Amino acid sequence: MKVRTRIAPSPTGEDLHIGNAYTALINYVFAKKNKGSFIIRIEDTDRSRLVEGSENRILSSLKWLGIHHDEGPFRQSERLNLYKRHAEELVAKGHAYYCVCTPDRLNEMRKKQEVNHQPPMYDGRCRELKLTNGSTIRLKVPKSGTTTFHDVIRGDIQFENKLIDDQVIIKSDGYPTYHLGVVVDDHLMEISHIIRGEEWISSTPKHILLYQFFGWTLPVYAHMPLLRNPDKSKLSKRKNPVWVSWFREQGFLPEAIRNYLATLAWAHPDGKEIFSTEEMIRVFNLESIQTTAPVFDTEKLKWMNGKYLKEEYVVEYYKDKYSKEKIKLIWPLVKERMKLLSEFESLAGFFFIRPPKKEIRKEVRDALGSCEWNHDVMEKAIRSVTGKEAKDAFMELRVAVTGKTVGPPLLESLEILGREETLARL
RNA sequence: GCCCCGUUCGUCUAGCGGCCUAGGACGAUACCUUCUCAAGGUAUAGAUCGCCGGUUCGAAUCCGGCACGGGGUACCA
Repeated sequence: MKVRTRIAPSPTGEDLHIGNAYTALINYVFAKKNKGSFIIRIEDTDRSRLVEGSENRILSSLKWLGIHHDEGPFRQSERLNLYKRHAEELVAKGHAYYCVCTPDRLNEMRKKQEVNHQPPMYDGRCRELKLTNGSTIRLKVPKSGTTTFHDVIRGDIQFENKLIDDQVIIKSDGYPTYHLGVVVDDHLMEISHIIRGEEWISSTPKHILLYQFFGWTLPVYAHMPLLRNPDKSKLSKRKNPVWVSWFREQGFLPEAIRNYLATLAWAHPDGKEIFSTEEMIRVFNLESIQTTAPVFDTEKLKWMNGKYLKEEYVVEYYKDKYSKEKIKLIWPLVKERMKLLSEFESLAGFFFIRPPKKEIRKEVRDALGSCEWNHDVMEKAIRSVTGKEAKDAFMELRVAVTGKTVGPPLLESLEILGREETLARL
């Protein structure tokens, strides 16, 4: 069997959610590991929540992340008649039915159920009516028995049918709901492995039922743990940065993000922390994914990002602001302590901030100008100007020059940039 | 409420019945190095493996119950 995986984002947010990037990575890696294909499908069936430009941003973020698809993007909104036809087939087979209940009636029904402490479920008013038309189509879920499925990373999971609602599968606007959409598309696109977030576990029995009603063979299921906020709730934009574009703007690198994501709920068999996606593909296996939902730790991502920073990235990031030559000169001074691309300027502040005290600068320059450069001379010069011991003098000079308490060492800059260049900057 | 999933240092994790007086990483702290800040090096603190029972000669590892956390319960995905 050919391995085919997919990611199916909804264009209902600003951008690609980091949690989606996470499942995308796993789907991608698993497909590559098995010489299969990774497909992208846009699930744009909720017309009311559609966000303008979202799809494009999701696609470009995925591309930026280096998670490339082999097929797609397919759009569900372009395949409407497919879902309709399949839903009607289900009605004909007696596994689905038309429903004419209005949203108002449904709301009232639920309110009543709540006061009576009953589970909020469709009461089945249209279930046995055998209508030949209606505003929606509902799945006719068996009233007894159980539906079981096997999850590669969690084992067997069982649900009682009587607790599964008669889910709407075609909405009144003619669009399918998620449940019909995924099943029809995953089957037609021959998706072999469905790797998605654990938020879908409880709707999986509905999907299993659908596969059975259609007479299709089941895909393999694997439900990934959800990424969490530090307070352990599901990772959300309210409490954390979640859009991939944010990470990009902050100066995080795609390979660092992929590496970090890889270490969540999965560990390199050799215990490595830093490894490439290519290497991950080599040693990955789905079964070893952890079931516990990890907290997303931006601090650790930052540390990892520092490991991946390279000169050419900085040049590229600041190409509209500073010349390549200038960045190449400064890079050696800041590379050790830099973790994010966006930190470059503040760390190299010495070179970008105009010194506040002109008198001191001039005096130091005069003193320095008369002799050869070296450590001792530097100290002496500073001492002669400030009248302080070397350590304090350096400190003072640094503060005088930069106006702040951070910055690269002055001497280093002299050695690297040379006297003329440094004097020019002073 | 009901259903489902989960529970090893603050965080990410290793661990698949004896090698565990539980290992690594991030973060924290201290010291060394040092021209500042970092980086690097070396240490230190931090987990009675959620709790209670059971199986076993032996349990973080297997089983049951409970507690706690999370997810779901829509004509949202």
